[in-house]
Amino acid sequence: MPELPEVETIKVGLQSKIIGQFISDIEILNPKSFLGDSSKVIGAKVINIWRRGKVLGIDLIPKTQNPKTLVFHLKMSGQIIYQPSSGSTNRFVGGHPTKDIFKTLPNKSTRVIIKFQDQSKLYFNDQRKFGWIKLINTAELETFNHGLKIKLGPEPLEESFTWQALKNNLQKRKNLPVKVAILDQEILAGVGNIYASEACFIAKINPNKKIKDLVDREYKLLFKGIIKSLQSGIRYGGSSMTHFFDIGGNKGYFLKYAFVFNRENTECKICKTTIKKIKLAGRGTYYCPTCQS
DNA sequence: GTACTTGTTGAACG
DNA sequence: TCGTTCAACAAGTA
Repeated sequence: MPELPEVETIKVGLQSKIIGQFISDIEILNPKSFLGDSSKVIGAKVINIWRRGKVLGIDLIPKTQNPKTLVFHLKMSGQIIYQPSSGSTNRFVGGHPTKDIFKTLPNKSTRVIIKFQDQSKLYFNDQRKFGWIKLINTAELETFNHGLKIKLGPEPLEESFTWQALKNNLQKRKNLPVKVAILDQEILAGVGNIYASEACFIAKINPNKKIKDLVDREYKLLFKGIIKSLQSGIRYGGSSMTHFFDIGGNKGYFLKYAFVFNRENTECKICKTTIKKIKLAGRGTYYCPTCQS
């Protein structure tokens, strides 16, 4: 489930690899995965790569068209693999962890292949076909809310984001449980189901506690919990995506480092209490009944 | 075979 | 209209 830290890692990884490159072809294996006319950016030069929330953008300068941007959303099973030109085996893999990332590409999950003039390729894999790539005019990015229907909230890792800003935005969702509220991309951008549970744990706040019952001390703790969980996600996924896997290419890093996510009926890493799982707004939510009382 | 999982959208409530 | 819940999407796992 690629969230902010995974997309950030992809951004950083791709920056050193494809900026300055020219697109030679785009092969679309699943039409629903690519929205827009890909022929408009054949020959275009990659000039910038950015992230906003869970959205990844690749800015392009085409030969004859206005500046364009490829906007990616990986949803829950999207994966990006950069395959350097022949001779090199150094693959860069980001996003949803699967077992087959070191095998032959394209594979059965490959939806789009972006090819560059130096023969290297960028594979967009997406097991469940929820993700997409949208081609839009760079000038229209803000109007189209980066390809989403809603206007994204603030970036949690930017310096301008403060605990007061978090509090102000959360006040719009007074009756919602904390964990559900921080999942809302209009409140803040980039937190998904994994980091929402983790942030509540680090903040020592029960995920089911209502926003209206929070006091300033808890807003500050929640703020720190969000930042810390996201930063540790970036740290463990940071240098190379191979860190997402064990030797057999199996487990995602979050299973290893998470305090509570997916750890139902196991011991809390802090106090040994059994981790509980509940459902909030239809989503699995994990917490420690002792640490987060 | 059935239930469950994920992020986001849009329908359907009171 | 607003706030909130729920189904839908797809495909794999338990």
